[in-house]
Amino acid sequence: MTTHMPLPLFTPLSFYKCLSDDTRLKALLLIYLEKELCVCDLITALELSQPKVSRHLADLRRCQILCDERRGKWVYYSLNPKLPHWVMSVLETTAHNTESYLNDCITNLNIAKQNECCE
Amino acid sequence: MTTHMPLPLFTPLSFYKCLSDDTRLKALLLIYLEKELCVCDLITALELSQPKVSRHLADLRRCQILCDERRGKWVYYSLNPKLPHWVMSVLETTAHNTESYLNDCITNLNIAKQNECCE
DNA sequence: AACATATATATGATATTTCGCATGTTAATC
DNA sequence: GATTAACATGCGAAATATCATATATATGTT
Repeated sequence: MTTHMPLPLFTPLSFYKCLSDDTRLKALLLIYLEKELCVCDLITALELSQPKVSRHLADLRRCQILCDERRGKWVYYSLNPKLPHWVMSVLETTAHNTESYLNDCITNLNIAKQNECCE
Repeated sequence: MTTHMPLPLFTPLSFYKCLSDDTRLKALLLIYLEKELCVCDLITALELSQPKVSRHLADLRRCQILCDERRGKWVYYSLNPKLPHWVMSVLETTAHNTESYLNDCITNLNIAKQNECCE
């Protein structure tokens, strides 16, 4: 997936390649459910190292699925609002039907949000 | 993707790994649109070698997305009727919104069906 | 300006996928 | 029962993806 091409066009194939890794799939679904998340929340939710999370988020950014926005020390990731409708539909369907797959990381995310990370 | 495991559980991740290859994605969408296709039709539609098509179909079979059925000399592939609804929904959404991605292989498929291949 | 925190990226090692080619299997036909 | 057609699979090589570790950058704080 980590193809460092200059012009990463969005295609059905590039979209599904993004979903073909555990870290990316979970991060993307969590961001879909939460509207936006900062990197530190994702690190806690996914129980993974910072560089690993960061690299996969960069992949999702490169193929134009996610947007990033820095606010102070934190970088927030959210869905690219220009995504085709069918892509949003696929994400919605998936997010709402994979509860057991997302269970643990949602639990971790809620704990993370109590123990203030950002701010 | 070609993990030769004995018990290939169906998970969101394994599903999306199946869609992360050009050959598998196109084959799967064509089978969705046509209900069933034999291997020789897919070889023509995708303009690929027989072993390549066959191996990717085997992957899709192993992760329980496709079923195969031999009828005479030909083997027909179709969607596993036991697939979760959300998976069918994702396939439907994708198949109906990726026309330009599927354009060429649908053209090839129609030509193939005229020049009788099976039967 | 020095420092701490949050995040990104470069690099080389490792693991996983994909591929082409050769060969195996199954079923129909002669 | 030999042959052919359709399909499947084994295997090593090549391409890709992933990872951990180290380092770089950006922001806010003192």
